[in-house]
Amino acid sequence: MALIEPEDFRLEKLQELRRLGIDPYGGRFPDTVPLQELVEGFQENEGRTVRAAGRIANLRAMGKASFLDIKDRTGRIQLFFQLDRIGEESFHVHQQLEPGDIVGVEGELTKTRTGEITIFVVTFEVLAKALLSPPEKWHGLRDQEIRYRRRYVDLFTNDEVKALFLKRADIIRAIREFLHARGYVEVETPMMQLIPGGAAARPFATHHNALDTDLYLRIATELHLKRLLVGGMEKVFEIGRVFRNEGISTQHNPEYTLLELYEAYGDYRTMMDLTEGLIAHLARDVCGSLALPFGEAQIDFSPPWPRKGFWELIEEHVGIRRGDAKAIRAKAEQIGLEGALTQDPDWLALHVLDKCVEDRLVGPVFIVDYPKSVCPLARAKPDDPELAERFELIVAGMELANAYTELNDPQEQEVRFRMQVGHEDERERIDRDFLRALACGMPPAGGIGIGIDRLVMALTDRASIREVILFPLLKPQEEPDEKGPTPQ
RNA sequence: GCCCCCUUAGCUCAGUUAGGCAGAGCAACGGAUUCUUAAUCCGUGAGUCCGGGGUUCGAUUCCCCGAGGGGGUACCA
Repeated sequence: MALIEPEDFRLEKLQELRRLGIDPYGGRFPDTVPLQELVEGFQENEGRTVRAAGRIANLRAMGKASFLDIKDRTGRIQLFFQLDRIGEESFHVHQQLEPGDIVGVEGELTKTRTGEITIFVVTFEVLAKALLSPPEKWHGLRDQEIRYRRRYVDLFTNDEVKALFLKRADIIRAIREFLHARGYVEVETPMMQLIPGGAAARPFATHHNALDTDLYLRIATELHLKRLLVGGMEKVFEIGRVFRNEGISTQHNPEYTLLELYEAYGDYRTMMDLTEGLIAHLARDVCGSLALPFGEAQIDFSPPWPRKGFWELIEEHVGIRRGDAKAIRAKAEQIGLEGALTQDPDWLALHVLDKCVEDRLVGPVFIVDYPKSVCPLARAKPDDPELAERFELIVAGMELANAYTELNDPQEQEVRFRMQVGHEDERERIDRDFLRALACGMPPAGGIGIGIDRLVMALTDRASIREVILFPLLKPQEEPDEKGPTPQ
């Protein structure tokens, strides 16, 4: 049995095309003009013979003539098929076309009586026969599950969805250009690692057969990018996927795109300036305004952004003063934090901030100077050594970025790794080669990680991370077919 | 993990108030129509009412269990 079941009426048209000796899955169709250009450049091209290709979005048959709208990546144009113009045979072929099919046409670019820019088709080819019907033309595809599972349908049906992913691509390209213009070098570091480090998250495990070695998908790029600082690549960045084996929510996808960058001889202030500059540039020049809507709120990305102390915010929102371990424990217990009585108070404070403060902040706001014990990779503040030079950037209640003045003292780093607090399974295994790299001398540096998916959410007013990831992870719905991957 | 909500035709959705032959629009099919554009007009067909079990003379509807999805919560420095 076939894995998909085509619709009968479409199969019949497919068979009719084949009977007529026409391959319903044509090949190369050169010399087409993007549809938007045809429409916008109509003045210069009126009356010319043009070639165009696209998917049939709508079809209005009038008996001996019909109008079809086709869409390509740039726009939409109307086609006019007329019996007298193309002859009976061709007209019969054209009657096998349906919404969803992909056609290439050649004809005269002109206007209809009603003034609509239209290609009066002379010849055409069927480039792909669709065996499944596209969604309904008025409402389109609304069902969120189908939108996520069959993103290809979502994309060709819902123009605003395609526009969003084009904007995501624009944002990422603009990030690269911004960084290249400032002398950063883009690199790629291993996704498969022996020790997943640089963050505290459960990793995905895999196995290399030839080496008979367990490997983990990376949870961050930090430790490798710092090795490159040691190697003399003084301004580096990587935009890549990281993988965290944690829950799924409107703000979490198990694989997500992270920008990490490091700049030698800088610190976390350097990173704040850079972040403000970068994101303000993206808002203004890619998204059109420094003030962007997010749900009911309005986010103003005009720099400079407020910088608020970690303890300052806790005092302001929760009323607990720095160092009041008892009050922190009480609050942690009140909000039901696991380990409220046993965990390190700084670790609890971090979670209290996460629960009680962050989602109230519209931002953008930098939360600065975290307790040192919860930042094992960050350098201590010289004038207040219980705090670390770390900030998080909050926008629309989301953690968008996390940055440090990087710790470059190898002995201190080893101690900090060993003292790391938190749950057992959150603790990093110690990456000895990373310590060895630090021991070779790493320049002082500022570094930052920016969650690209959440950044795109903030810039495009989307409440769910699934809206900005082309293929978000969902539970499998169908049985994998015989040749597909088999679950362990 | 827990809580709430959703699942009816290819698509968008009604509906079964209170259990009694399953509904609309679009799409499809047949017909008319050589300038329409949400084309129009006439006609037709279309369903595992998410799955399984229970109650009942009878369940899409009520009850129980389950699946998928959405939202929330927990977890995720």
